[in-house]
Amino acid sequence: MAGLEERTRYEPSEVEPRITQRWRDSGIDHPEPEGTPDENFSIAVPPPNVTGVLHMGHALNGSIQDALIRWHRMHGARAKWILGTDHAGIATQKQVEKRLAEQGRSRVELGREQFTQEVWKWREEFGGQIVGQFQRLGASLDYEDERFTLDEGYVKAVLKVFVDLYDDGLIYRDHYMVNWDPGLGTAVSDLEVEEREKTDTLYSIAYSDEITVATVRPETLLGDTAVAVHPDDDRYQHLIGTTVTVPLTGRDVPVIADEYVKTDFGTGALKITPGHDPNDFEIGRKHDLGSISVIGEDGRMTAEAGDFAGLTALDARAKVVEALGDKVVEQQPYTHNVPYSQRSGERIEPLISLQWFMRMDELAKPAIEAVTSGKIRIHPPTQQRRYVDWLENIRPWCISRQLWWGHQIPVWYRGEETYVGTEPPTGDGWERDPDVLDTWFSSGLWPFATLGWPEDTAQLKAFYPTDVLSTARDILFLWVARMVMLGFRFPGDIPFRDVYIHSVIQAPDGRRMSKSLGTGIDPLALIEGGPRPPVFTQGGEFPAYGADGVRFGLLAMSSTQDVRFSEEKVAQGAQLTNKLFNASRLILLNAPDTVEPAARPSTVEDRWILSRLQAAKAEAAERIAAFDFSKLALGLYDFVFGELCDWYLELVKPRLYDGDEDAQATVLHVLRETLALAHPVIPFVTEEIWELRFGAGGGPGDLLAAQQMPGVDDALRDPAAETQVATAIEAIRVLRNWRESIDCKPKVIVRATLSGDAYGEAAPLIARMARFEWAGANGDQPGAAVPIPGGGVVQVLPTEGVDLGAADRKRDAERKRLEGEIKRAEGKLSNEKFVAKAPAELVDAEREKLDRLKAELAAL
RNA sequence: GGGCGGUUAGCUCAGCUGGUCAGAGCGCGCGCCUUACAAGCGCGAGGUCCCCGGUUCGAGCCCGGGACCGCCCACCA
Repeated sequence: MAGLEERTRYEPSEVEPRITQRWRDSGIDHPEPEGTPDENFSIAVPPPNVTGVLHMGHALNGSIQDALIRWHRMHGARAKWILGTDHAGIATQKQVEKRLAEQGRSRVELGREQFTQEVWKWREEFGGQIVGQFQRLGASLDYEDERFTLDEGYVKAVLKVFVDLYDDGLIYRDHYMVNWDPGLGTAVSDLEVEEREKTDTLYSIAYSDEITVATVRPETLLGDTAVAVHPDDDRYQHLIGTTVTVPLTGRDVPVIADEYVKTDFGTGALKITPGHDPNDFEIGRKHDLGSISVIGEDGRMTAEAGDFAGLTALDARAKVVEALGDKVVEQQPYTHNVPYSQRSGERIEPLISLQWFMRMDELAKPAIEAVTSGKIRIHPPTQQRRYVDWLENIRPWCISRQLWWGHQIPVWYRGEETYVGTEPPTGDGWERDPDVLDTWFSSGLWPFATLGWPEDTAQLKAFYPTDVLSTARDILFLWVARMVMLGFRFPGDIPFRDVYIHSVIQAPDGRRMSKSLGTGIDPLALIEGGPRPPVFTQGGEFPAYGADGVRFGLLAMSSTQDVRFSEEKVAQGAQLTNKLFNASRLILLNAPDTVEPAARPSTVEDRWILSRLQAAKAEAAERIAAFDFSKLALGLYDFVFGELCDWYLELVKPRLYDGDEDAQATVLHVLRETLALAHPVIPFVTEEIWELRFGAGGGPGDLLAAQQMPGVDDALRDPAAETQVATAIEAIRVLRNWRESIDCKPKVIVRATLSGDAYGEAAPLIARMARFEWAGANGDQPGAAVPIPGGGVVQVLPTEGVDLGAADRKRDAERKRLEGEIKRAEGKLSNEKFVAKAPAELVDAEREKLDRLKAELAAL
């Protein structure tokens, strides 16, 4: 590594791997399971799919959670960020099946046992990649304690939950209408179904002279078991209770009355197919109709479909329409919403199937109460309503999946006997239920199963309930709500206190980031550099922004709603790291090792920066508490750039060079606290700088990550200094502006006198920063007068390089501006209503402003 | 069909309980190699705060209506 003198630029790709190693070696991310959950701090990471790779959502959520973990660790808590991955039943099985297909093999050919072995092998090979990627991001997860939703202990937890809920009557098996995914050959839950708008043909089919029905799925008429009309519909009342013959089948079915039927849609007569339509299923149950399944789980027509057996549903539709001939009295295009599987993209086939279900109403009650009572807080609160609404209308959850990869259901059958238990039954002839549980069933146990539940472990005692659960909106129901329900039911109590719902980051063009659309952006390409994907209008390569830059950028982008990805914010983060590094070089290269960091203010700028530092610390704490990560990051940027570097370091520089120990100690103190403050957001660069000066011993306890976050010291707040320096800064801006306006070269030191009593100690600072020189008038005639904030006036004396003619013109323009403002203020004050009704202090402020403007005008 | 959110500078976004709230970063223009940083520094130009009404002494901010964009929930064949 080059000496600090030579390192004029911060190089994240050189620094970050080195720092990562130090953190790993230190064991700092692995807290001992001691103390109580109240004094400890824990977060269970949303488990990424075991074969997944880090995407933008992980990177954002990782940055958020890591900021929280580091923040609380630096406040003395044992901070545990629970790590693990999800077996992700469908997704993983699909991946492995795809690879097998490429090799010309198939799941069925291998058989269940061998196939699951293949998946485990796949996991060995490609799994856990994402864990390394989290590390690259700087995530301070507990890497020594990694869990997997299919590891031994976890399986125990899952089976126990299943058996207990079965014993309590909440889990049951039933023939019920499910969302069948013909592509994957499994049932999926309601939450895995999405509606897509489609234009189909609406067929009107005459069942008799008097009854014509409308349907987009004529093939299902083969399974009709009734025709329904509205009870009050005059057109059909005489037919209620009679029968009608379903075309092509010769089957007579009853004409029933049900309020569900809309009289104003189509003909007002509805064919009822309980086997293949969720509504019809309900009506069928209500009227005791019985059902006929004409479409099978393979998406083909069953034997019940007679001549049409074996055809796909779509082919059957054409054939049925053809066979109906002139019974099809009308065809028209019809746009409606059709269910599709989110998992496979196939059109969902609603059908009746024997599946395992979980009754949710009883579990939902405490989960609703927890949120409405504020025991669990959802941020932003707008999401609370969604959560409650969903739980209040919750329906049974289909938990069985016809897959091989996952937790196999702990139920065995032998003839008419059923055995349910965490251990296999004894005796011969038992056959285990082949289905596995929905992945979200096991994920629902995440915050406590990862801590060793159902054993009464030290981990559980120390870290459950966890503190924060941070995730995106899309799994609020799928995952968060279920964790709450199961958390109450099993370990008892809430699983986490705060739920933070973060933004979804969209592609720069506003589309969803997705691999298939080609709109995804790889966080690692941003960290380490790499080609810009085509969603960017600008081509070329990303510079290596570094993990800190990416973390900062993502936090700065985040909000309570979805946001577009902004490379500029990441660049801003990288700029901040470079700025902080270089500011540190200035300080460290000029403050000898013998000087101890300490707040030893001896000038107004010292008092000012110390006061501003207290404000920065207080604001950061508020923003962490409010989950306002964008302001946390941007506030840090403003402090480091806008106050520390742009002003304080420039102001203090000469004293630093002169060996002023008070200045050196104070600057070191400010740097040290700034590093700590920034660490949760940009951990690498801060740790690196820390090591250069403050991490003396090099031991684990000497890491910045292990330090105590400095608190706010109210004794160092100094409103007077803040006002004085703020005024000076404004004055400097005005003077610089004035110089520009008269085209005065930067090198020229302008001779002038300064009048006004607001500047005090700051007067020489104004001179230096604005490149002026306060002189006695010595009989010289001032050539220009520049009023400056704070009520003072700068009288410019003849100086070589200062064009006083230009200054005159500038003065005239300024006079005009002031006259305009005075007019406006006078107008406002002559408005009787304003004077009468506006708060007195506002009116006074306006008067003061007017006086000030007049004084400025007079001074010109 | 319900519900929620958005519309502010060329771009991405801040703007708290109505009164310096018209802002930031990037981009753009001009000027500076000022001994921490040229991936830097200084200065500047850019906006009918979506539209129309209303409340108010005063409205990006509140109310009513409208337009456009996005998301969530939902069993009208």
